[in-house]
Amino acid sequence: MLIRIDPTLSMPLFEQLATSIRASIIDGRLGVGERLLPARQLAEALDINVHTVLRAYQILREEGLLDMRPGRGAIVAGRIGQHAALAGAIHDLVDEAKLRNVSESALLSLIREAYK
Amino acid sequence: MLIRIDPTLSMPLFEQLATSIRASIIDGRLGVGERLLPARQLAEALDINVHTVLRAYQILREEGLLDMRPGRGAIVAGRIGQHAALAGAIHDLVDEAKLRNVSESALLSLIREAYK
DNA sequence: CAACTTGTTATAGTTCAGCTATAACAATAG
DNA sequence: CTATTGTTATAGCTGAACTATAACAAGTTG
Repeated sequence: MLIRIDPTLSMPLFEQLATSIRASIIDGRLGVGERLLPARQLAEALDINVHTVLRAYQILREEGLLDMRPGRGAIVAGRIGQHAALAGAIHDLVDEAKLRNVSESALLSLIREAYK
Repeated sequence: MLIRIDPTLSMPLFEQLATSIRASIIDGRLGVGERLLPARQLAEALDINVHTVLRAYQILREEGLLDMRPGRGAIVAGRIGQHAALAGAIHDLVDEAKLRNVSESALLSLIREAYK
Protein backbone atom coordinates (compact mmCIF):
# COMPACT_ATOMS: atom_id res chain seq x y z
CA MET A 1 0.00 0.00 0.00
CA LEU A 2 1.65 3.16 -1.25
CA ILE A 3 0.90 6.31 0.68
CA ARG A 4 2.48 9.65 0.11
CA ILE A 5 1.98 12.53 2.51
CA ASP A 6 3.67 15.90 2.55
CA PRO A 7 3.72 18.00 5.73
CA THR A 8 4.58 21.13 3.73
CA LEU A 9 1.28 21.13 1.89
CA SER A 10 -1.58 23.16 3.31
CA MET A 11 -3.90 20.18 3.30
CA PRO A 12 -3.90 18.60 6.76
CA LEU A 13 -2.02 15.33 7.09
CA PHE A 14 -5.09 13.39 8.22
CA GLU A 15 -6.93 14.62 5.13
CA GLN A 16 -4.06 13.74 2.83
CA LEU A 17 -4.02 10.28 4.34
CA ALA A 18 -7.77 9.83 3.99
CA THR A 19 -7.65 11.02 0.41
CA SER A 20 -4.79 8.69 -0.45
CA ILE A 21 -6.36 5.63 1.13
CA ARG A 22 -9.77 6.46 -0.34
CA ALA A 23 -8.23 6.53 -3.77
CA SER A 24 -6.61 3.15 -3.18
CA ILE A 25 -9.91 1.67 -2.14
CA ILE A 26 -11.88 3.10 -5.02
CA ASP A 27 -9.50 2.08 -7.76
CA GLY A 28 -9.25 -1.41 -6.34
CA ARG A 29 -5.72 -1.48 -5.01
CA LEU A 30 -7.39 -2.24 -1.68
CA GLY A 31 -10.13 -4.81 -1.95
CA VAL A 32 -13.20 -5.29 0.20
CA GLY A 33 -12.38 -7.24 3.34
CA GLU A 34 -8.73 -6.36 3.21
CA ARG A 35 -7.21 -5.04 6.42
CA LEU A 36 -5.30 -1.79 6.59
CA LEU A 37 -2.05 -1.48 8.48
CA PRO A 38 -2.70 -1.07 12.20
CA ALA A 39 -2.69 2.62 13.06
CA ARG A 40 0.37 2.38 15.24
CA GLN A 41 2.37 0.65 12.52
CA LEU A 42 1.33 3.05 9.78
CA ALA A 43 2.07 5.99 12.06
CA GLU A 44 5.57 4.71 12.66
CA ALA A 45 6.14 3.99 8.99
CA LEU A 46 5.07 7.51 8.01
CA ASP A 47 6.76 9.05 11.05
CA ILE A 48 3.61 10.76 12.24
CA ASN A 49 1.40 10.41 15.28
CA VAL A 50 -1.07 7.56 15.82
CA HIS A 51 -3.94 9.97 16.28
CA THR A 52 -3.37 11.52 12.91
CA VAL A 53 -3.65 8.10 11.29
CA LEU A 54 -6.72 7.20 13.32
CA ARG A 55 -8.39 10.44 12.39
CA ALA A 56 -7.95 9.59 8.74
CA TYR A 57 -9.32 6.10 9.30
CA GLN A 58 -12.34 7.52 11.12
CA ILE A 59 -13.15 9.84 8.24
CA LEU A 60 -13.25 6.87 5.93
CA ARG A 61 -15.43 4.98 8.33
CA GLU A 62 -17.93 7.83 8.40
CA GLU A 63 -18.00 7.58 4.63
CA GLY A 64 -18.78 3.92 4.93
CA LEU A 65 -15.54 2.83 3.33
CA LEU A 66 -14.04 1.24 6.43
CA ASP A 67 -15.16 -0.96 9.25
CA MET A 68 -13.24 -0.56 12.49
CA ARG A 69 -13.17 -2.29 15.82
CA PRO A 70 -10.65 -2.51 18.64
CA GLY A 71 -8.59 -5.64 18.39
CA ARG A 72 -9.67 -6.34 14.85
CA GLY A 73 -8.34 -3.36 12.98
CA ALA A 74 -9.62 -1.33 10.05
CA ILE A 75 -11.13 -3.31 7.22
CA VAL A 76 -12.29 -2.17 3.80
CA ALA A 77 -16.08 -2.25 3.78
CA GLY A 78 -18.64 -2.24 1.01
CA ARG A 79 -20.16 1.07 -0.03
CA ILE A 80 -17.44 1.47 -2.61
CA GLY A 81 -19.65 1.42 -5.65
CA GLN A 82 -21.21 4.78 -4.91
CA HIS A 83 -17.82 6.42 -4.88
CA ALA A 84 -16.40 4.53 -7.82
CA ALA A 85 -19.42 5.36 -9.94
CA LEU A 86 -18.41 9.00 -9.81
CA ALA A 87 -14.89 8.37 -11.00
CA GLY A 88 -15.66 8.80 -14.67
CA ALA A 89 -17.61 12.01 -14.26
CA ILE A 90 -14.93 13.40 -12.00
CA HIS A 91 -12.20 12.58 -14.43
CA ASP A 92 -14.05 14.32 -17.24
CA LEU A 93 -14.75 17.39 -15.18
CA VAL A 94 -11.17 17.75 -14.04
CA ASP A 95 -9.92 17.31 -17.58
CA GLU A 96 -12.20 20.06 -18.79
CA ALA A 97 -11.15 22.33 -15.95
CA LYS A 98 -7.49 21.81 -16.77
CA LEU A 99 -8.19 22.47 -20.41
CA ARG A 100 -9.75 25.77 -19.49
CA ASN A 101 -6.99 26.66 -17.08
CA VAL A 102 -9.39 26.72 -14.17
CA SER A 103 -7.29 26.14 -11.08
CA GLU A 104 -7.86 23.32 -8.67
CA SER A 105 -8.87 25.69 -5.90
CA ALA A 106 -11.32 27.50 -8.13
CA LEU A 107 -12.92 24.25 -9.21
CA LEU A 108 -13.20 23.10 -5.61
CA SER A 109 -14.91 26.35 -4.70
CA LEU A 110 -17.36 26.02 -7.55
CA ILE A 111 -18.26 22.58 -6.31
CA ARG A 112 -18.71 23.73 -2.74
CA GLU A 113 -21.01 26.41 -4.03
CA ALA A 114 -22.96 23.87 -6.05
CA TYR A 115 -23.51 21.79 -2.95
CA LYS A 116 -25.54 24.53 -1.23
CA MET B 1 -24.59 42.12 -3.93
CA LEU B 2 -25.59 39.45 -1.48
CA ILE B 3 -22.80 37.86 0.49
CA ARG B 4 -23.23 35.41 3.27
CA ILE B 5 -20.33 34.37 5.45
CA ASP B 6 -20.37 32.24 8.57
CA PRO B 7 -17.46 32.35 11.03
CA THR B 8 -18.57 29.08 12.60
CA LEU B 9 -17.89 27.08 9.45
CA SER B 10 -14.51 25.44 9.05
CA MET B 11 -13.96 27.07 5.68
CA PRO B 12 -11.85 30.21 6.16
CA LEU B 13 -13.69 33.51 5.85
CA PHE B 14 -11.56 34.74 2.98
CA GLU B 15 -12.34 31.56 1.10
CA GLN B 16 -16.05 31.81 1.79
CA LEU B 17 -15.95 35.34 0.51
CA ALA B 18 -14.05 34.42 -2.63
CA THR B 19 -16.42 31.54 -3.28
CA SER B 20 -19.46 33.73 -2.82
CA ILE B 21 -18.22 36.52 -5.04
CA ARG B 22 -16.98 34.07 -7.65
CA ALA B 23 -20.44 32.57 -7.83
CA SER B 24 -21.97 36.02 -8.29
CA ILE B 25 -19.62 36.77 -11.13
CA ILE B 26 -20.11 33.48 -12.89
CA ASP B 27 -23.88 33.47 -12.78
CA GLY B 28 -24.02 37.04 -13.99
CA ARG B 29 -25.21 38.88 -10.91
CA LEU B 30 -21.97 40.79 -11.25
CA GLY B 31 -21.22 41.84 -14.80
CA VAL B 32 -17.88 42.51 -16.48
CA GLY B 33 -16.66 46.01 -15.74
CA GLU B 34 -18.73 46.32 -12.61
CA ARG B 35 -16.91 47.51 -9.51
CA LEU B 36 -17.00 45.64 -6.23
CA LEU B 37 -17.51 47.39 -2.95
CA PRO B 38 -14.25 48.94 -1.73
CA ALA B 39 -12.56 46.52 0.65
CA ARG B 40 -12.90 48.81 3.63
CA GLN B 41 -16.62 49.24 3.07
CA LEU B 42 -17.31 45.56 2.56
CA ALA B 43 -15.25 44.73 5.62
CA GLU B 44 -17.31 47.10 7.70
CA ALA B 45 -20.57 45.80 6.27
CA LEU B 46 -19.61 42.20 7.08
CA ASP B 47 -17.98 43.17 10.35
CA ILE B 48 -14.68 41.56 9.46
CA ASN B 49 -11.18 42.85 8.85
CA VAL B 50 -10.11 44.62 5.68
CA HIS B 51 -7.30 42.18 5.09
CA THR B 52 -9.69 39.28 5.04
CA VAL B 53 -11.69 40.98 2.30
CA LEU B 54 -8.58 41.89 0.35
CA ARG B 55 -7.31 38.37 0.55
CA ALA B 56 -10.52 37.15 -1.04
CA TYR B 57 -10.25 39.79 -3.76
CA GLN B 58 -6.68 38.79 -4.47
CA ILE B 59 -7.61 35.16 -4.90
CA LEU B 60 -10.13 36.17 -7.54
CA ARG B 61 -7.56 38.32 -9.24
CA GLU B 62 -5.17 35.40 -9.46
CA GLU B 63 -7.97 33.48 -11.12
CA GLY B 64 -8.33 36.28 -13.62
CA LEU B 65 -11.80 37.22 -12.47
CA LEU B 66 -10.90 40.60 -11.03
CA ASP B 67 -8.80 43.56 -11.98
CA MET B 68 -7.47 45.60 -9.07
CA ARG B 69 -5.59 48.82 -8.67
CA PRO B 70 -5.10 51.29 -5.85
CA GLY B 71 -7.48 54.21 -6.16
CA ARG B 72 -9.58 52.46 -8.76
CA GLY B 73 -10.91 49.50 -6.85
CA ALA B 74 -11.69 45.91 -7.80
CA ILE B 75 -13.42 45.44 -11.13
CA VAL B 76 -14.90 42.33 -12.67
CA ALA B 77 -12.63 41.26 -15.53
CA GLY B 78 -13.11 38.95 -18.47
CA ARG B 79 -11.99 35.35 -18.13
CA ILE B 80 -15.47 34.42 -16.92
CA GLY B 81 -16.38 32.10 -19.76
CA GLN B 82 -13.89 29.45 -18.75
CA HIS B 83 -15.44 29.18 -15.32
CA ALA B 84 -19.03 29.43 -16.44
CA ALA B 85 -18.52 26.70 -19.02
CA LEU B 86 -17.95 24.26 -16.20
CA ALA B 87 -21.18 25.11 -14.43
CA GLY B 88 -23.28 22.50 -16.16
CA ALA B 89 -20.85 19.67 -15.66
CA ILE B 90 -20.37 20.64 -12.03
CA HIS B 91 -24.08 20.73 -11.42
CA ASP B 92 -24.51 17.27 -12.88
CA LEU B 93 -21.65 15.82 -10.89
CA VAL B 94 -22.88 17.25 -7.60
CA ASP B 95 -26.37 15.98 -8.30
CA GLU B 96 -25.05 12.51 -8.89
CA ALA B 97 -22.93 12.64 -5.77
CA LYS B 98 -25.91 13.68 -3.68
CA LEU B 99 -27.99 10.93 -5.20
CA ARG B 100 -25.38 8.41 -4.18
CA ASN B 101 -25.01 9.88 -0.72
CA VAL B 102 -21.40 10.74 -1.35
CA SER B 103 -20.56 13.54 1.05
CA GLU B 104 -19.28 16.91 -0.03
CA SER B 105 -15.93 16.33 1.63
CA ALA B 106 -15.54 12.96 -0.01
CA LEU B 107 -16.32 14.40 -3.42
CA LEU B 108 -13.85 17.22 -2.88
CA SER B 109 -11.16 14.72 -1.97
CA LEU B 110 -11.85 12.66 -5.05
CA ILE B 111 -11.42 15.74 -7.15
CA ARG B 112 -8.20 16.72 -5.46
CA GLU B 113 -6.94 13.24 -6.16
CA ALA B 114 -8.00 13.50 -9.79
CA TYR B 115 -5.99 16.68 -10.18
CA LYS B 116 -2.68 14.95 -9.46
C1' DC C 1 -8.17 -18.59 30.89
C1' DA C 2 -3.95 -15.23 30.01
C1' DA C 3 -1.31 -12.48 26.75
C1' DC C 4 -1.30 -9.59 23.02
C1' DT C 5 -3.08 -6.60 19.54
C1' DT C 6 -5.69 -2.71 18.12
C1' DG C 7 -9.06 0.89 18.21
C1' DT C 8 -11.06 4.44 21.80
C1' DT C 9 -10.75 8.07 24.88
C1' DA C 10 -8.53 11.64 27.69
C1' DT C 11 -5.19 15.10 28.76
C1' DA C 12 -1.80 18.41 27.66
C1' DG C 13 1.66 20.92 25.16
C1' DT C 14 3.47 23.06 20.59
C1' DT C 15 3.06 25.15 16.18
C1' DC C 16 0.99 27.64 12.55
C1' DA C 17 -2.72 29.50 9.59
C1' DG C 18 -6.38 32.61 9.94
C1' DC C 19 -8.08 36.78 11.72
C1' DT C 20 -7.71 41.11 13.78
C1' DA C 21 -5.81 45.90 14.64
C1' DT C 22 -2.92 49.89 13.30
C1' DA C 23 -0.45 52.44 10.39
C1' DA C 24 2.13 54.14 6.64
C1' DC C 25 2.62 54.04 1.61
C1' DA C 26 1.41 54.24 -3.55
C1' DA C 27 -1.61 54.72 -7.35
C1' DT C 28 -5.75 56.57 -9.19
C1' DA C 29 -9.89 59.67 -9.55
C1' DG C 30 -12.01 64.12 -9.23
C1' DC D 1 -4.16 69.04 -4.14
C1' DT D 2 -7.46 65.99 -1.68
C1' DA D 3 -9.90 61.90 -1.10
C1' DT D 4 -10.28 57.20 -2.20
C1' DT D 5 -8.57 52.59 -2.48
C1' DG D 6 -5.42 48.87 -2.95
C1' DT D 7 -0.51 47.49 -1.06
C1' DT D 8 2.61 46.42 2.40
C1' DA D 9 4.35 45.81 7.13
C1' DT D 10 4.11 44.74 11.92
C1' DA D 11 2.16 42.60 15.86
C1' DG D 12 -1.01 40.09 18.78
C1' DC D 13 -4.78 36.54 19.54
C1' DT D 14 -7.19 32.20 18.77
C1' DG D 15 -8.25 27.70 17.36
C1' DA D 16 -7.20 23.68 14.46
C1' DA D 17 -3.70 20.40 13.55
C1' DC D 18 -0.23 17.64 15.32
C1' DT D 19 2.33 15.51 18.82
C1' DA D 20 3.27 12.82 23.18
C1' DT D 21 1.67 9.80 27.03
C1' DA D 22 -1.25 6.91 29.11
C1' DA D 23 -5.09 4.27 30.46
C1' DC D 24 -9.05 1.63 28.74
C1' DA D 25 -12.11 -1.63 25.99
C1' DA D 26 -12.91 -4.97 22.50
C1' DG D 27 -11.24 -8.42 19.83
C1' DT D 28 -7.69 -12.25 18.51
C1' DT D 29 -4.55 -15.90 19.58
C1' DG D 30 -2.45 -19.67 22.03
